[in-house]
Amino acid sequence: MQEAYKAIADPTRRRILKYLRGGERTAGELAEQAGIGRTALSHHLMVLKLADLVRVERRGQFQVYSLNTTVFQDLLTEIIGWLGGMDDQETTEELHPVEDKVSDA
Amino acid sequence: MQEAYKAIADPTRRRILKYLRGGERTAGELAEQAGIGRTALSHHLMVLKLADLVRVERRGQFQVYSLNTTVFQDLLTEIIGWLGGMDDQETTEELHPVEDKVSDA
DNA sequence: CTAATACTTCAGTATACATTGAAATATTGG
DNA sequence: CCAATATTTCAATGTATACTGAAGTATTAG
Repeated sequence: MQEAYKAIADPTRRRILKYLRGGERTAGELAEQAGIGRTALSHHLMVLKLADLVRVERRGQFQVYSLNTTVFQDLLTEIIGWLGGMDDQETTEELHPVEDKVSDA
Repeated sequence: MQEAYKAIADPTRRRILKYLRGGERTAGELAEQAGIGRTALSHHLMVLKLADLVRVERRGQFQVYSLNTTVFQDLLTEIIGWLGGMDDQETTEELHPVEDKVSDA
């Protein structure tokens, strides 16, 4: 998961993911749409690939990229956990170091 | 949102968020639980605060941190968009640059 | 005011990341 | 094999990030 969190932290990579929502894209198309050089794009695609957020398949002389939605679902599950899972935890009522008053000056 | 994405990209900060699920915590408690120095912790808390993922309130000589769940909900909405919103987009059937065959060698 | 505690800011360093041009690799077609 | 196209890898650079110790600020108590 760590790779996925890092991957979506970059705005350029989120833009790439957004384009891939529209269907398969070649590396060249993505570079054009994202407005960055081919070298930089290749780097970003590698990061997304390592995070398993995209799939790649060679088709002739093109590399065709597409979304892999399973990891997105894992991300959702984790973030939902931050929101909802608040009752299986310590749920302190009183702060340990706070005596019980705060001064009234 | 960019700040939030960057904020959750760091494993130490996700650990901090997890501890905050259990309720309010002082900076000192968090440093202890996260196993990092106070200076580093202060930096992480600042990042989380700028991302609006945590709230802070002074209570006596302590700074008391707590989760702010609204931004988590925004994150969820965006990630769900990557998964579900695939039909309001171009949804290419055929790749532009691919002629229509792939060679059969 | 002085001392103690809790935390933050400063200054410096080491590491990670994004981007770029040039060279390398892969595929297609003659 | 050679040229053309598509994409990746290499090498270098600038910037961002994470961490640390020392000094600074805020609050409480005498």
